[in-house]
Amino acid sequence: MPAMTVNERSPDTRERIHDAGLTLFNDRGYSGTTVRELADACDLTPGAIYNHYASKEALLFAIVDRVHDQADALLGDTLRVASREPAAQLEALAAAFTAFHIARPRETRVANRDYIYLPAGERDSIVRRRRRVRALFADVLRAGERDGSFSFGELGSDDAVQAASMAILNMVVLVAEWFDPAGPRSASDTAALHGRLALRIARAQADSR
Amino acid sequence: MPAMTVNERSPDTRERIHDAGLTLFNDRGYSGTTVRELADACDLTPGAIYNHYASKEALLFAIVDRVHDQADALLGDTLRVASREPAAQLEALAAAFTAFHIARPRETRVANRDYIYLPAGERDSIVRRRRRVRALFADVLRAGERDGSFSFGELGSDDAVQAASMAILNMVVLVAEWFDPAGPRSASDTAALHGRLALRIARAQADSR
DNA sequence: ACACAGTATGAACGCGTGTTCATAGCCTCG
DNA sequence: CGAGGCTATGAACACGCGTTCATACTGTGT
Repeated sequence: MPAMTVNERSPDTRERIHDAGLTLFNDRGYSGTTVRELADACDLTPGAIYNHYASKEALLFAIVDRVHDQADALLGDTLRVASREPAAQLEALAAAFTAFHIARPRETRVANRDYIYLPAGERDSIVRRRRRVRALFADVLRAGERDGSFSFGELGSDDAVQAASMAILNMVVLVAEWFDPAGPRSASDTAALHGRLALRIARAQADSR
Repeated sequence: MPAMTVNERSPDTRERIHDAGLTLFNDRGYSGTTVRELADACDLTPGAIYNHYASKEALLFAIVDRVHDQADALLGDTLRVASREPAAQLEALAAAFTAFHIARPRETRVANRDYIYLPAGERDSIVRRRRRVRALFADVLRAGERDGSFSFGELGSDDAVQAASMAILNMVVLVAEWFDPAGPRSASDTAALHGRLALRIARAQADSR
Protein backbone atom coordinates (compact mmCIF):
# COMPACT_ATOMS: atom_id res chain seq x y z
CA MET A 1 0.00 0.00 0.00
CA PRO A 2 1.48 3.32 -1.07
CA ALA A 3 2.11 6.21 1.25
CA MET A 4 -0.97 8.34 1.73
CA THR A 5 0.92 11.63 1.56
CA VAL A 6 -1.09 13.14 4.38
CA ASN A 7 -0.18 15.29 7.34
CA GLU A 8 2.27 17.32 5.40
CA ARG A 9 3.98 20.26 6.97
CA SER A 10 3.74 22.71 4.09
CA PRO A 11 0.37 22.63 2.41
CA ASP A 12 1.44 25.57 0.22
CA THR A 13 3.60 23.23 -1.84
CA ARG A 14 0.62 20.98 -2.39
CA GLU A 15 -1.33 24.06 -3.38
CA ARG A 16 1.40 25.24 -5.73
CA ILE A 17 1.33 21.88 -7.49
CA HIS A 18 -2.45 22.06 -7.68
CA ASP A 19 -2.24 25.47 -9.27
CA ALA A 20 0.48 24.50 -11.74
CA GLY A 21 -1.59 21.48 -12.71
CA LEU A 22 -4.53 23.77 -13.32
CA THR A 23 -2.53 25.95 -15.68
CA LEU A 24 -0.75 23.17 -17.51
CA PHE A 25 -3.71 20.83 -17.88
CA ASN A 26 -5.70 23.78 -19.14
CA ASP A 27 -3.09 24.75 -21.72
CA ARG A 28 -1.82 21.37 -22.91
CA GLY A 29 -4.52 18.96 -21.75
CA TYR A 30 -4.07 16.30 -19.08
CA SER A 31 -2.26 13.71 -21.15
CA GLY A 32 -0.37 16.41 -22.99
CA THR A 33 1.20 17.49 -19.70
CA THR A 34 4.21 15.69 -18.24
CA VAL A 35 5.14 15.30 -14.61
CA ARG A 36 8.45 16.99 -15.39
CA GLU A 37 6.72 20.08 -16.75
CA LEU A 38 4.62 20.06 -13.63
CA ALA A 39 7.69 19.86 -11.44
CA ASP A 40 9.48 22.61 -13.36
CA ALA A 41 6.52 24.93 -12.95
CA CYS A 42 6.77 24.50 -9.15
CA ASP A 43 10.60 24.60 -8.99
CA LEU A 44 10.67 21.01 -7.89
CA THR A 45 12.08 17.75 -9.15
CA PRO A 46 9.67 15.13 -10.45
CA GLY A 47 10.13 12.91 -7.43
CA ALA A 48 9.02 15.61 -5.01
CA ILE A 49 5.59 15.73 -6.59
CA TYR A 50 4.94 12.30 -5.16
CA ASN A 51 5.36 13.56 -1.62
CA HIS A 52 2.09 15.46 -2.17
CA TYR A 53 0.09 13.47 -4.68
CA ALA A 54 0.09 9.73 -5.08
CA SER A 55 0.04 10.03 -8.86
CA LYS A 56 -0.63 12.35 -11.75
CA GLU A 57 -4.17 11.00 -11.86
CA ALA A 58 -4.65 11.83 -8.19
CA LEU A 59 -3.77 15.45 -8.94
CA LEU A 60 -6.30 15.55 -11.76
CA PHE A 61 -8.94 14.13 -9.45
CA ALA A 62 -8.12 16.68 -6.74
CA ILE A 63 -8.55 19.47 -9.27
CA VAL A 64 -11.78 18.19 -10.73
CA ASP A 65 -13.22 17.23 -7.36
CA ARG A 66 -12.53 20.58 -5.76
CA VAL A 67 -14.18 22.63 -8.46
CA HIS A 68 -17.22 20.40 -8.25
CA ASP A 69 -17.35 20.96 -4.51
CA GLN A 70 -17.29 24.68 -5.11
CA ALA A 71 -19.93 24.48 -7.81
CA ASP A 72 -22.24 22.42 -5.63
CA ALA A 73 -21.80 24.84 -2.76
CA LEU A 74 -22.49 27.84 -4.97
CA LEU A 75 -25.62 26.37 -6.53
CA GLY A 76 -26.93 25.28 -3.14
CA ASP A 77 -26.33 28.70 -1.60
CA THR A 78 -27.92 30.44 -4.57
CA LEU A 79 -31.06 28.36 -4.36
CA ARG A 80 -31.25 28.87 -0.61
CA VAL A 81 -31.04 32.65 -0.92
CA ALA A 82 -33.34 33.02 -3.94
CA SER A 83 -37.08 33.37 -3.65
CA ARG A 84 -39.41 30.46 -4.26
CA GLU A 85 -40.42 31.64 -7.72
CA PRO A 86 -38.89 29.53 -10.48
CA ALA A 87 -38.20 32.55 -12.67
CA ALA A 88 -36.18 34.24 -9.95
CA GLN A 89 -34.43 30.98 -9.15
CA LEU A 90 -33.50 30.32 -12.78
CA GLU A 91 -32.20 33.83 -13.30
CA ALA A 92 -30.15 33.68 -10.11
CA LEU A 93 -28.74 30.25 -10.88
CA ALA A 94 -27.72 31.16 -14.42
CA ALA A 95 -26.15 34.42 -13.32
CA ALA A 96 -24.27 32.96 -10.37
CA PHE A 97 -23.01 29.96 -12.31
CA THR A 98 -21.88 32.21 -15.14
CA ALA A 99 -19.87 34.35 -12.75
CA PHE A 100 -18.41 31.16 -11.32
CA HIS A 101 -17.21 29.99 -14.72
CA ILE A 102 -15.79 33.37 -15.61
CA ALA A 103 -13.86 33.46 -12.35
CA ARG A 104 -12.45 29.95 -12.81
CA PRO A 105 -11.74 29.42 -16.48
CA ARG A 106 -8.92 26.93 -15.91
CA GLU A 107 -10.72 24.85 -13.32
CA THR A 108 -13.92 24.54 -15.27
CA ARG A 109 -12.26 23.86 -18.61
CA VAL A 110 -10.13 21.07 -17.16
CA ALA A 111 -13.11 19.62 -15.31
CA ASN A 112 -15.28 19.69 -18.42
CA ARG A 113 -12.70 18.43 -20.86
CA ASP A 114 -10.27 16.16 -19.03
CA TYR A 115 -12.41 14.28 -16.53
CA ILE A 116 -12.50 11.44 -19.06
CA TYR A 117 -8.90 10.63 -18.12
CA LEU A 118 -9.89 9.70 -14.57
CA PRO A 119 -9.95 6.01 -13.65
CA ALA A 120 -13.40 4.50 -14.01
CA GLY A 121 -14.52 4.77 -10.41
CA GLU A 122 -13.61 8.40 -9.92
CA ARG A 123 -14.88 9.32 -13.34
CA ASP A 124 -18.25 7.80 -12.53
CA SER A 125 -18.49 9.76 -9.34
CA ILE A 126 -17.85 12.97 -11.29
CA VAL A 127 -20.35 12.01 -13.96
CA ARG A 128 -22.94 11.50 -11.23
CA ARG A 129 -22.28 14.94 -9.78
CA ARG A 130 -22.64 16.56 -13.19
CA ARG A 131 -25.92 14.81 -13.74
CA ARG A 132 -27.17 16.21 -10.46
CA VAL A 133 -26.41 19.73 -11.66
CA ARG A 134 -28.30 19.07 -14.88
CA ALA A 135 -31.22 17.75 -12.85
CA LEU A 136 -31.21 20.85 -10.68
CA PHE A 137 -31.72 23.13 -13.67
CA ALA A 138 -34.29 20.80 -15.22
CA ASP A 139 -36.22 20.73 -11.94
CA VAL A 140 -36.44 24.50 -11.81
CA LEU A 141 -37.66 24.55 -15.41
CA ARG A 142 -40.31 21.95 -14.66
CA ALA A 143 -41.45 23.81 -11.56
CA GLY A 144 -41.85 26.94 -13.66
CA GLU A 145 -43.76 25.06 -16.30
CA ARG A 146 -46.12 23.76 -13.63
CA ASP A 147 -46.90 27.15 -12.12
CA GLY A 148 -47.17 28.85 -15.47
CA SER A 149 -44.16 31.13 -15.33
CA PHE A 150 -42.37 29.15 -18.06
CA SER A 151 -43.83 27.58 -21.13
CA PHE A 152 -42.53 24.82 -23.36
CA GLY A 153 -45.79 23.45 -24.66
CA GLU A 154 -45.71 25.04 -28.08
CA LEU A 155 -42.26 23.67 -28.83
CA GLY A 156 -43.69 20.49 -30.27
CA SER A 157 -41.64 18.04 -28.24
CA ASP A 158 -43.00 16.20 -25.24
CA ASP A 159 -39.94 16.97 -23.15
CA ALA A 160 -38.46 20.19 -24.38
CA VAL A 161 -37.38 20.83 -20.81
CA GLN A 162 -34.27 18.71 -21.25
CA ALA A 163 -33.19 20.53 -24.38
CA ALA A 164 -33.88 23.91 -22.80
CA SER A 165 -31.99 23.15 -19.62
CA MET A 166 -29.04 21.87 -21.61
CA ALA A 167 -29.10 25.02 -23.71
CA ILE A 168 -28.97 27.12 -20.56
CA LEU A 169 -26.29 25.01 -18.96
CA ASN A 170 -24.09 24.96 -22.05
CA MET A 171 -24.41 28.70 -22.43
CA VAL A 172 -23.25 29.11 -18.84
CA VAL A 173 -20.56 26.45 -18.74
CA LEU A 174 -18.84 27.60 -21.92
CA VAL A 175 -18.84 31.32 -21.23
CA ALA A 176 -15.10 31.29 -20.63
CA GLU A 177 -14.46 30.13 -24.20
CA TRP A 178 -15.39 33.55 -25.54
CA PHE A 179 -15.55 35.95 -22.63
CA ASP A 180 -12.66 38.40 -22.73
CA PRO A 181 -11.74 39.89 -19.32
CA ALA A 182 -10.12 42.79 -21.18
CA GLY A 183 -13.21 43.33 -23.31
CA PRO A 184 -15.90 45.98 -22.95
CA ARG A 185 -18.37 43.79 -21.06
CA SER A 186 -17.72 43.17 -17.37
CA ALA A 187 -18.04 39.78 -15.76
CA SER A 188 -21.07 40.79 -13.72
CA ASP A 189 -22.76 42.32 -16.78
CA THR A 190 -22.27 39.06 -18.59
CA ALA A 191 -23.58 37.09 -15.63
CA ALA A 192 -26.72 39.25 -15.52
CA LEU A 193 -27.09 38.95 -19.27
CA HIS A 194 -26.99 35.17 -19.04
CA GLY A 195 -29.65 35.30 -16.35
CA ARG A 196 -31.88 37.20 -18.78
CA LEU A 197 -31.09 34.87 -21.66
CA ALA A 198 -32.00 31.89 -19.50
CA LEU A 199 -35.41 33.46 -18.95
CA ARG A 200 -35.77 33.96 -22.68
CA ILE A 201 -35.05 30.30 -23.27
CA ALA A 202 -37.67 29.35 -20.69
CA ARG A 203 -39.97 31.97 -22.20
CA ALA A 204 -40.74 33.58 -18.88
CA GLN A 205 -43.50 36.18 -19.23
CA ALA A 206 -41.97 38.73 -16.91
CA ASP A 207 -38.47 38.85 -18.33
CA SER A 208 -38.80 42.14 -20.18
CA ARG A 209 -38.97 44.25 -17.05
CA MET B 1 11.71 15.23 -47.48
CA PRO B 2 9.36 12.47 -46.37
CA ALA B 3 7.19 10.44 -48.71
CA MET B 4 3.94 12.22 -49.45
CA THR B 5 1.87 9.02 -49.28
CA VAL B 6 -0.27 9.98 -52.24
CA ASN B 7 -1.59 8.09 -55.24
CA GLU B 8 -2.44 5.06 -53.20
CA ARG B 9 -4.16 2.09 -54.75
CA SER B 10 -6.64 1.37 -51.96
CA PRO B 11 -8.17 4.51 -50.52
CA ASP B 12 -10.42 2.31 -48.37
CA THR B 13 -7.48 1.60 -46.07
CA ARG B 14 -6.89 5.30 -45.67
CA GLU B 15 -10.59 5.64 -44.91
CA ARG B 16 -10.50 2.78 -42.41
CA ILE B 17 -7.67 4.50 -40.57
CA HIS B 18 -9.57 7.77 -40.64
CA ASP B 19 -12.61 6.08 -39.14
CA ALA B 20 -10.64 4.25 -36.47
CA GLY B 21 -8.98 7.51 -35.54
CA LEU B 22 -12.38 9.09 -35.23
CA THR B 23 -13.55 6.43 -32.80
CA LEU B 24 -10.37 6.21 -30.77
CA PHE B 25 -9.70 9.95 -30.53
CA ASN B 26 -13.31 10.40 -29.51
CA ASP B 27 -13.11 7.75 -26.78
CA ARG B 28 -9.62 8.28 -25.39
CA GLY B 29 -8.66 11.72 -26.65
CA TYR B 30 -5.93 12.41 -29.21
CA SER B 31 -2.92 12.13 -26.93
CA GLY B 32 -4.57 9.31 -25.04
CA THR B 33 -4.61 7.27 -28.26
CA THR B 34 -1.65 5.24 -29.42
CA VAL B 35 -0.54 4.52 -32.97
CA ARG B 36 -0.51 0.86 -32.03
CA GLU B 37 -4.14 0.99 -30.90
CA LEU B 38 -4.93 2.73 -34.16
CA ALA B 39 -3.17 -0.01 -36.12
CA ASP B 40 -4.90 -2.78 -34.15
CA ALA B 41 -8.30 -1.25 -34.86
CA CYS B 42 -7.57 -1.47 -38.61
CA ASP B 43 -5.89 -4.91 -38.49
CA LEU B 44 -2.62 -3.34 -39.47
CA THR B 45 0.85 -3.02 -38.02
CA PRO B 46 1.98 0.39 -36.82
CA GLY B 47 4.33 0.87 -39.74
CA ALA B 48 1.57 0.46 -42.31
CA ILE B 49 -0.21 3.53 -40.98
CA TYR B 50 2.62 5.61 -42.35
CA ASN B 51 1.90 4.49 -45.89
CA HIS B 52 -1.31 6.53 -45.62
CA TYR B 53 -0.62 9.36 -43.21
CA ALA B 54 2.67 11.10 -42.68
CA SER B 55 2.16 11.20 -38.91
CA LYS B 56 -0.40 10.84 -36.16
CA GLU B 57 -0.84 14.61 -36.23
CA ALA B 58 -1.56 14.48 -39.97
CA LEU B 59 -4.41 12.07 -39.27
CA LEU B 60 -5.83 14.40 -36.65
CA PHE B 61 -5.67 17.27 -39.09
CA ALA B 62 -7.37 15.24 -41.81
CA ILE B 63 -10.19 14.45 -39.40
CA VAL B 64 -10.64 17.97 -38.12
CA ASP B 65 -10.26 19.54 -41.54
CA ARG B 66 -12.81 17.30 -43.21
CA VAL B 67 -15.54 17.94 -40.69
CA HIS B 68 -14.94 21.65 -41.02
CA ASP B 69 -15.28 21.35 -44.77
CA GLN B 70 -18.59 19.60 -44.30
CA ALA B 71 -19.79 22.14 -41.78
CA ASP B 72 -18.89 25.05 -44.04
CA ALA B 73 -20.66 23.42 -46.97
CA LEU B 74 -23.77 22.74 -44.88
CA LEU B 75 -24.00 26.25 -43.50
CA GLY B 76 -23.42 27.79 -46.91
CA ASP B 77 -26.09 25.61 -48.52
CA THR B 78 -28.54 26.34 -45.74
CA LEU B 79 -28.13 30.07 -46.09
CA ARG B 80 -28.45 29.84 -49.85
CA VAL B 81 -31.71 27.94 -49.68
CA ALA B 82 -33.28 29.92 -46.84
CA SER B 83 -35.27 33.07 -47.39
CA ARG B 84 -33.83 36.49 -46.82
CA GLU B 85 -35.56 36.98 -43.49
CA PRO B 86 -33.16 36.72 -40.55
CA ALA B 87 -35.66 34.78 -38.44
CA ALA B 88 -36.05 32.11 -41.07
CA GLN B 89 -32.30 32.05 -41.61
CA LEU B 90 -31.53 31.66 -37.93
CA GLU B 91 -34.07 28.91 -37.45
CA ALA B 92 -32.80 27.05 -40.50
CA LEU B 93 -29.16 27.42 -39.51
CA ALA B 94 -29.71 26.24 -35.94
CA ALA B 95 -31.82 23.28 -37.05
CA ALA B 96 -29.47 22.18 -39.81
CA PHE B 97 -26.37 22.53 -37.69
CA THR B 98 -28.00 20.59 -34.86
CA ALA B 99 -28.83 17.74 -37.21
CA PHE B 100 -25.23 17.87 -38.42
CA HIS B 101 -23.86 17.49 -34.91
CA ILE B 102 -26.25 14.69 -34.04
CA ALA B 103 -25.24 12.82 -37.17
CA ARG B 104 -21.49 13.20 -36.49
CA PRO B 105 -20.92 13.00 -32.75
CA ARG B 106 -17.38 11.62 -33.04
CA GLU B 107 -16.22 14.06 -35.69
CA THR B 108 -17.54 17.12 -33.94
CA ARG B 109 -16.38 16.11 -30.49
CA VAL B 110 -12.84 15.47 -31.70
CA ALA B 111 -12.82 18.70 -33.69
CA ASN B 112 -14.07 20.72 -30.74
CA ARG B 113 -11.91 19.15 -28.11
CA ASP B 114 -8.66 17.97 -29.69
CA TYR B 115 -7.83 20.62 -32.26
CA ILE B 116 -5.51 22.12 -29.65
CA TYR B 117 -3.08 19.28 -30.31
CA LEU B 118 -2.49 20.42 -33.89
CA PRO B 119 0.80 22.15 -34.70
CA ALA B 120 0.54 25.92 -34.53
CA GLY B 121 0.00 26.61 -38.22
CA GLU B 122 -2.77 24.10 -38.75
CA ARG B 123 -4.37 24.96 -35.45
CA ASP B 124 -4.53 28.60 -36.43
CA SER B 125 -6.20 27.77 -39.71
CA ILE B 126 -8.85 25.79 -37.80
CA VAL B 127 -9.32 28.57 -35.27
CA ARG B 128 -9.90 30.98 -38.14
CA ARG B 129 -12.55 28.74 -39.66
CA ARG B 130 -14.36 28.45 -36.33
CA ARG B 131 -14.37 32.19 -35.93
CA ARG B 132 -15.99 32.52 -39.33
CA VAL B 133 -18.81 30.26 -38.18
CA ARG B 134 -19.29 32.38 -35.09
CA ALA B 135 -19.37 35.49 -37.24
CA LEU B 136 -21.96 33.94 -39.52
CA PHE B 137 -24.40 33.46 -36.65
CA ALA B 138 -23.62 36.88 -35.19
CA ASP B 139 -24.24 38.51 -38.57
CA VAL B 140 -27.67 36.94 -38.86
CA LEU B 141 -28.52 38.14 -35.36
CA ARG B 142 -27.38 41.66 -36.16
CA ALA B 143 -29.35 41.68 -39.41
CA GLY B 144 -32.44 40.66 -37.46
CA GLU B 145 -31.83 43.33 -34.88
CA ARG B 146 -31.59 45.91 -37.65
CA ASP B 147 -34.83 44.96 -39.35
CA GLY B 148 -36.70 44.56 -36.08
CA SER B 149 -37.32 40.82 -36.12
CA PHE B 150 -34.92 40.27 -33.21
CA SER B 151 -34.40 42.44 -30.17
CA PHE B 152 -31.52 42.66 -27.75
CA GLY B 153 -31.88 46.24 -26.61
CA GLU B 154 -33.48 45.56 -23.26
CA LEU B 155 -30.72 43.18 -22.24
CA GLY B 156 -28.65 45.98 -20.80
CA SER B 157 -25.43 45.23 -22.61
CA ASP B 158 -24.22 47.13 -25.63
CA ASP B 159 -23.34 43.97 -27.50
CA ALA B 160 -25.61 41.22 -26.29
CA VAL B 161 -25.44 39.83 -29.79
CA GLN B 162 -22.17 38.08 -29.07
CA ALA B 163 -23.51 36.40 -25.95
CA ALA B 164 -26.70 35.40 -27.71
CA SER B 165 -24.95 33.96 -30.72
CA MET B 166 -22.57 32.01 -28.50
CA ALA B 167 -25.53 30.69 -26.53
CA ILE B 168 -27.13 29.47 -29.74
CA LEU B 169 -23.91 28.01 -31.08
CA ASN B 170 -23.05 26.21 -27.86
CA MET B 171 -26.55 24.78 -27.65
CA VAL B 172 -26.13 23.41 -31.16
CA VAL B 173 -22.54 22.26 -30.97
CA LEU B 174 -22.97 20.34 -27.73
CA VAL B 175 -26.21 18.58 -28.57
CA ALA B 176 -24.43 15.25 -28.92
CA GLU B 177 -23.35 15.39 -25.28
CA TRP B 178 -26.87 14.68 -24.12
CA PHE B 179 -28.89 13.57 -27.14
CA ASP B 180 -29.74 9.88 -26.95
CA PRO B 181 -30.41 8.26 -30.33
CA ALA B 182 -32.36 5.56 -28.48
CA GLY B 183 -34.38 8.13 -26.58
CA PRO B 184 -37.96 9.25 -27.24
CA ARG B 185 -37.03 12.38 -29.21
CA SER B 186 -35.94 11.93 -32.81
CA ALA B 187 -32.97 13.73 -34.29
CA SER B 188 -35.13 15.85 -36.57
CA ASP B 189 -37.47 16.77 -33.70
CA THR B 190 -34.47 17.92 -31.73
CA ALA B 191 -33.13 19.87 -34.67
CA ALA B 192 -36.48 21.65 -35.10
CA LEU B 193 -36.64 22.27 -31.36
CA HIS B 194 -33.23 23.92 -31.44
CA GLY B 195 -34.40 26.10 -34.30
CA ARG B 196 -37.25 27.32 -32.12
CA LEU B 197 -35.03 27.80 -29.09
CA ALA B 198 -32.67 29.90 -31.18
CA LEU B 199 -35.60 32.16 -32.03
CA ARG B 200 -36.46 32.40 -28.35
CA ILE B 201 -32.93 33.49 -27.56
CA ALA B 202 -33.09 36.13 -30.27
CA ARG B 203 -36.58 37.01 -29.02
CA ALA B 204 -38.15 36.83 -32.44
CA GLN B 205 -41.74 38.07 -32.36
CA ALA B 206 -43.12 35.45 -34.70
CA ASP B 207 -41.72 32.35 -33.06
CA SER B 208 -44.91 31.17 -31.40
CA ARG B 209 -46.66 30.31 -34.63
C1' DA C 1 6.92 -13.14 -68.30
C1' DC C 2 8.78 -9.20 -66.46
C1' DA C 3 9.06 -4.82 -64.20
C1' DC C 4 7.43 -1.81 -61.13
C1' DA C 5 4.54 0.77 -58.01
C1' DG C 6 1.71 0.26 -53.93
C1' DT C 7 1.32 -1.82 -49.59
C1' DA C 8 2.22 -4.58 -45.35
C1' DT C 9 5.53 -6.55 -42.34
C1' DG C 10 8.21 -6.87 -38.00
C1' DA C 11 12.07 -5.47 -35.88
C1' DA C 12 14.38 -1.78 -34.38
C1' DC C 13 15.52 3.12 -32.92
C1' DG C 14 15.90 6.89 -29.65
C1' DC C 15 13.53 9.13 -26.53
C1' DG C 16 10.23 10.55 -23.00
C1' DT C 17 6.96 8.70 -19.92
C1' DG C 18 5.11 8.00 -14.89
C1' DT C 19 7.03 6.32 -10.98
C1' DT C 20 10.38 4.52 -7.31
C1' DC C 21 14.06 4.70 -4.06
C1' DA C 22 18.14 5.43 -1.27
C1' DT C 23 19.99 9.40 0.53
C1' DA C 24 20.37 13.71 2.76
C1' DG C 25 18.89 18.00 4.63
C1' DC C 26 15.76 20.58 7.48
C1' DC C 27 12.75 21.73 11.29
C1' DT C 28 10.35 20.75 15.49
C1' DC C 29 9.89 18.69 19.73
C1' DG C 30 11.65 16.43 23.91
C1' DC D 1 21.82 18.27 21.98
C1' DG D 2 19.72 14.45 19.85
C1' DA D 3 15.81 11.97 17.83
C1' DG D 4 12.50 11.57 14.33
C1' DG D 5 9.21 12.92 10.96
C1' DC D 6 8.64 15.65 6.67
C1' DT D 7 10.36 16.92 2.35
C1' DA D 8 13.53 17.46 -1.67
C1' DT D 9 17.02 15.37 -4.41
C1' DG D 10 18.84 13.01 -8.52
C1' DA D 11 19.60 8.87 -10.40
C1' DA D 12 17.47 5.01 -11.92
C1' DC D 13 13.70 1.87 -13.47
C1' DA D 14 10.73 -0.47 -16.83
C1' DC D 15 7.99 0.56 -20.29
C1' DG D 16 5.47 2.61 -24.14
C1' DC D 17 5.73 6.20 -27.32
C1' DG D 18 5.92 7.91 -32.49
C1' DT D 19 8.52 6.82 -36.17
C1' DT D 20 11.85 4.50 -39.56
C1' DC D 21 13.59 0.99 -42.53
C1' DA D 22 15.04 -3.10 -45.04
C1' DT D 23 12.46 -6.59 -46.81
C1' DA D 24 8.81 -9.16 -49.00
C1' DC D 25 4.46 -9.69 -51.03
C1' DT D 26 0.81 -8.51 -54.43
C1' DG D 27 -1.44 -7.05 -58.36
C1' DT D 28 -1.59 -4.41 -62.63
C1' DG D 29 0.25 -2.89 -67.24
C1' DT D 30 3.43 -3.95 -71.02
